[in-house]
Amino acid sequence: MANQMTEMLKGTLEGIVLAILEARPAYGYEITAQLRDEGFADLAEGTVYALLVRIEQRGFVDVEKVPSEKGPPRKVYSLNAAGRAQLDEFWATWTFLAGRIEHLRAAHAGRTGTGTTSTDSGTTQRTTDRTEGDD
Amino acid sequence: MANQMTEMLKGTLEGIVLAILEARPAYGYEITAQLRDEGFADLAEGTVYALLVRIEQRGFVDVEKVPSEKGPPRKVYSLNAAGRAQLDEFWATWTFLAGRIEHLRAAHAGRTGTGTTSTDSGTTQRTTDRTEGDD
DNA sequence: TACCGGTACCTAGCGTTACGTTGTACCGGT
DNA sequence: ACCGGTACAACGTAACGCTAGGTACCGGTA
Repeated sequence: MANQMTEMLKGTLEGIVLAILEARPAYGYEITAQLRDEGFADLAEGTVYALLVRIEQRGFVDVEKVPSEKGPPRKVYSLNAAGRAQLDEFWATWTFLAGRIEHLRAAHAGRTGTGTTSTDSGTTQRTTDRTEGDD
Repeated sequence: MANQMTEMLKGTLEGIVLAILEARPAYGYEITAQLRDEGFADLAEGTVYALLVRIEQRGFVDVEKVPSEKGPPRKVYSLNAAGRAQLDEFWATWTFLAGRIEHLRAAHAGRTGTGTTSTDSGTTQRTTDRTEGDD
């Protein structure tokens, strides 16, 4: 299910996790669980751990080992300055992309008449008419 | 530039192109140019062609060869029923993901005090308190 | 004529990413 | 002694976008 989701998560999941860590430090298992009951039901555990290793190696997070009552010690990740910068970049990219896509959706809504007649104003008309020529 | 964008486009670019094709049939070069001056400045031509081959093979589009005055004949792609279904799925997935992410942004805004105090209402509190235990 | 740039398409190999699976290690309850 | 939940790690796979090429046709300029 949701192969679509799988591909869409690429590039966004990192930002999502960074945003979660910005709110408060957390460890892998915790993050996985949180994502799961926030709707990402079929998110694999291994995916989150791999991602955490990645952002750790890039220096976006600080790590602290905290002994746990049950199981091995927890690796608690907290966002540092570099991570916050990365998160800002993520938001910038996201904002741009979401803007473009919502723009397309507005055009779609206009065509099908879903009722969502807002969000956009007049950016729709593009001056370039690349269909010139024909015959 | 924008490696962030590169990764974020994975999974979304297909939907973007499908949405463009829903508006009206188009050919590769045209789509690339359109995306370029809509903000995706450093989008590679090869990326679009590869994507078009993919969606053609999956049967989301119908293809028609149209002779061009300059250069080789254009392959004009138009969205068919299967493509429209795929596009619907894309919107569903996108809506969900965008919802989750905007939710995170709202939390971020609240923390930094950007002034964007809306969008969200009460979905923020999560019942699960997975930080139990500690010591 | 010879060259260059714009149009239009296609391909091969690469790096990144999320997934599935498996394995390790620790603990409490039955 | 065993099982299940907690917590982390490593392996290989598939999908995607990018880089970096290539082919082909056309008009303008030197």
